[in-house]
Order: sequence, then structure tokens, then C-alpha cells
Amino acid sequence: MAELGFSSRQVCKITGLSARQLRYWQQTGLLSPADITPGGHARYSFTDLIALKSARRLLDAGVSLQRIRKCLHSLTRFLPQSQTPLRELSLVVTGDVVLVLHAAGAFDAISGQEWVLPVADILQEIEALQATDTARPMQWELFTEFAEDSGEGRIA
Amino acid sequence: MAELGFSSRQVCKITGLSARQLRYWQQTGLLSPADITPGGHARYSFTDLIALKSARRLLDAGVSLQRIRKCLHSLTRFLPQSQTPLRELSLVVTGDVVLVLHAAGAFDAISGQEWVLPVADILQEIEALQATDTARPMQWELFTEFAEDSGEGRIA
DNA sequence: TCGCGACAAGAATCGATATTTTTGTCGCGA
DNA sequence: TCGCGACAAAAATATCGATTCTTGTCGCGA
Repeated sequence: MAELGFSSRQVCKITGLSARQLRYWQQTGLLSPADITPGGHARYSFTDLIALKSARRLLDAGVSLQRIRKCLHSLTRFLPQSQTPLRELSLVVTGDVVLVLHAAGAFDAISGQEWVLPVADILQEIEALQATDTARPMQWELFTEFAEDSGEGRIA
Repeated sequence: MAELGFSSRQVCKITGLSARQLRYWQQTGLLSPADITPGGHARYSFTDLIALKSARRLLDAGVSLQRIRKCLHSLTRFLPQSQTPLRELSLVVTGDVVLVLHAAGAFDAISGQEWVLPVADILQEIEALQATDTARPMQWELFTEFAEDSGEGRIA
């Protein structure tokens, strides 16, 4: 009989996950093997490997399984279908967050909210306000003062 | 006497912050006016304006003052001096996190840790392991299986 | 060998409460 | 007008115990 996928043993070896984890993740619906043999044994696809390895990385980065699940929900809801699979994205990860970076900005994979705050814009904004609110020619000399020494907890 | 900076009133108008906030932030060392008149009145520099407006944005984005402080500490520790001021960066923000995006990746401005997890690399990694661990020519047919329908909570 | 069920240790999450921060408001004096 | 001090409401954080979630381990049967 031809091998139609990876056995759990192989997957463990490749991903570094334990057999117990594979089983639990399957039970909880996080990832079931792509196929199952007539004898009831798991056969993981190559895609599964990627997914599992990604999940492992997240775990190692301190993201709990529960968060990973939430991320996946957000991802599938956020990204049009599975057109853009995980492999095209970059994840920015810490214990508390999972950011997904894609072409048009970033969003929190858990909450699903988008937010990028380009600080450079603020400068422009202030300039605009200057023109509007103040009547006299502004003090542009101060502008050169940029990038000087700054005390420890001080902004900029 | 020539105007050497912005009065608190002006700053309030421009930044939308309250006078109380300016005072408190000064007391807690977050940002003191660049200068103080002989009469003891605040004079904010243009740099201060940028900083204050940035802080305001963060506040609006749901970041607490305490987090903002931590971010600033990390920033000054992380970025060589103040050579790269806030204006060159992009912040990715949510209530829980403040990411700073700069040339070489991203890092959490609060913890100061760096972590970017490029999912694409994982693919390569697996391929490498394949070559090492398994003796037979791999099943590349499975590779085409990418980007198919995926169940709700399922990875990839 | 592979998967299953069951038990238990360890982690993570949740809720409610106490503590600390941040901000608004008021009155005073320069 | 500007800043200060003081009081109080609102917001954020820390803490602690009770649940719930993950994973390791063991023994069983296919």
C-alpha cells in the first residue's frame, strides 16, 4: 500500500510535537489529519505539517493554544477564504499578541482589529494645525532642534 | 519679550490634551516642557508637540499612560540614542500592545523583545528536515494541495 | 506500533476585590 | 491667565482563588 501522507510518528519527528499533542489538537478540532487510514490511523498532509509547525512556533513564542485558536478564527474570517494561506504572512508574536502583517498594514489576529499608527503623519498634522490656528509666521528654528539628547523616560 | 516656545494653552489647543494632563505628565516625568519662563510658565518646543501628539494618539488607541511609559523606556534603550526619533517609525497599536516597526523587523515597545515569525520560512524548514530525516523521494504531489477549503477552526 | 481512555500535574483563564493611576474640577495667589 | 494644591470620580493594574485547558504518563487492545 502506498504512503498517502505522514504518520503521526513522522509528524512528531518533523515538528517536534508530542503524539499526545497531536491527539489533543485533533480532539479539540484545531487540526485533524487530512486523512485517516482504514485502520483508523492518522495521515497528515504536507499542508498539515506547515500548519503544525506554525502552531509549534506560536506555542514556543508563548502563545497559548486558546489564543492560537482565536487567531485562526480571526484569520479565516479576515482573510478572504483561504486564498492567502499562512505561508504568505509574517506573524509578529509575543505572549500576549499575534499580529499578522500583510500588504496593507497589520492587524491583531486575536481581536481582528486593524490599527497602524504612522508617526510620521503626526508631524504633518501639526503643521496643518499650525497654519490654521496660529496667526503669526511660525518658529521654524525650533524645527532643527529635532533629535537631541533626551532624558530617560522622556518622549521623543 | 520674544516667544521661545508654545504656551500650555497653545499646546492644549493643538494637541487636544487638557492642561491637567500636561501638568500631570510633567509631574510624573513623562514630558516636561523644553523650557520654563522666569515667571515659572511652561514653554513647549516643537519636538514636544510631536511627542505629545504621539502620546495622545496612543491614548486614543487605548494604550494606558503606564504602558506608554514602558514603551518609551524600551524605545530609548532599544534605539541607538535618539538618532531615530518617533517620527520615522510606525506604531502598531492596540489596547494591549505597542509594536514599533522599523527597518529590520518589529519589536514590542513594552517588553523590548523582538519577534518576527515569517511563516514562509517554515516551509523551507520542513523541506530541509525532509531531506534529512526521510530516506525516500518525497511526495511532492501533496504540495499542490495548498490553498484549499479549510474548516472553521482549522489551521492553514 | 498506533490510537484510546483515564488520571494527575502544570498552565492559563476567569471573576471579584483591593490598590494605584490618571484626570476633572474648584479655589487660591502670582 | 498660569500654575498649584486638594479632593473625588474614573480607569488601569495587581492580587487571589476557583475553573478550565494542555500535556505527560500509564495500561489496554487492535
